[in-house]
Amino acid sequence: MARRSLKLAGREIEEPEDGDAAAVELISLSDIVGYALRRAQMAVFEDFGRRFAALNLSPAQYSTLATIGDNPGRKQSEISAALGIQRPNFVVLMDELERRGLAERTRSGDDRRSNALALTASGVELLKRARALQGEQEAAVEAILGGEERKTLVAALRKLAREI
Amino acid sequence: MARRSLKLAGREIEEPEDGDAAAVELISLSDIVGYALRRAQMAVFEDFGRRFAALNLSPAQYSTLATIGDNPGRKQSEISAALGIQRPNFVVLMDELERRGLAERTRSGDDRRSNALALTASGVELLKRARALQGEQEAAVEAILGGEERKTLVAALRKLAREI
DNA sequence: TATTGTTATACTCTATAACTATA
DNA sequence: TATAGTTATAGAGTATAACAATA
Repeated sequence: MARRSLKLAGREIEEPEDGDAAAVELISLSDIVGYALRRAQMAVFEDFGRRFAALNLSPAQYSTLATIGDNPGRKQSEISAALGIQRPNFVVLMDELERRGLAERTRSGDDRRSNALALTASGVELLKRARALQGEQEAAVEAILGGEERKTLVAALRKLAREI
Repeated sequence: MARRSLKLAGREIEEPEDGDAAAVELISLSDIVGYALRRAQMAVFEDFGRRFAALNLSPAQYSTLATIGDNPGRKQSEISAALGIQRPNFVVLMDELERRGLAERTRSGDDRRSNALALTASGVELLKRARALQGEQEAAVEAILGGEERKTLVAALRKLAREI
């Protein structure tokens, strides 16, 4: 089939042939860090969702459990700030972790405005299983990129987040 | 000030000292690709928002204009699929670009179910300015990472998005 | 006055079901 | 019967203002 001329928005262009359906070119976007970041993050988070479906943990919930585990007794506002989560949003996140018996808030004796956070025994146990799943994802990434480039990637991403 | 012991969730832990506020450790997350991706994407998109505030373009709007510009006359569903945007969401995105006179939908003569997309003259002009701004962001990234590592980063991200 | 946690709310992104017109 | 575009809607994720308790 011959290409047909088509007038769009006042300019003549070539109408793509039938069967070109899969060939839309992202040439302007293919070398842009921001766009590559978005697509990679979508893909990795979808993979995370599949792996963590059985534990019913979102990325935000997992990173919260892990950070409380690493820093027990810290104030709620310190944990949320370290994770870059707004305080009001972190409240509902903690509500859910507490409702599920994975983490606890304790009114601090030091400063009775603040909550000290900690994992419950059940939270510690779930976190252990979650870390194993996370390790599997990291291994999958390493199988794709290789160990050296995985390290380089993480370092570049951290530097970018810090300095841009 | 001496550390005080504190009982949380049934376990004795050391209460962090005053002044440790900035020292919450993300040790469990610091080597995880998914977490590094999220933080980097947030930072890069915030930077994008500042740079593109004057043009009033979101990342999705910019990538749509650029892709239509690269592939004029393509079907709406082909463009949305290439960008990984759901068709229903792409409809409202196009509604807005059309309302602002940047892009146009034309009922295809070939298959009257489909819309052929194209930029307007105004859209071409805005895209040119947007590409310049995008180039500035890419230069900023390159200033942080270096040209070689920027290339490596994009390649790794694309490979990850494709293969995970 | 300032800070911690909270509530309420809104706005953006993303996802799904169902309709219409065309094929 | 299937596809392209559309509508409506629901669910995350994220952001801001304002309040109560405490410092």
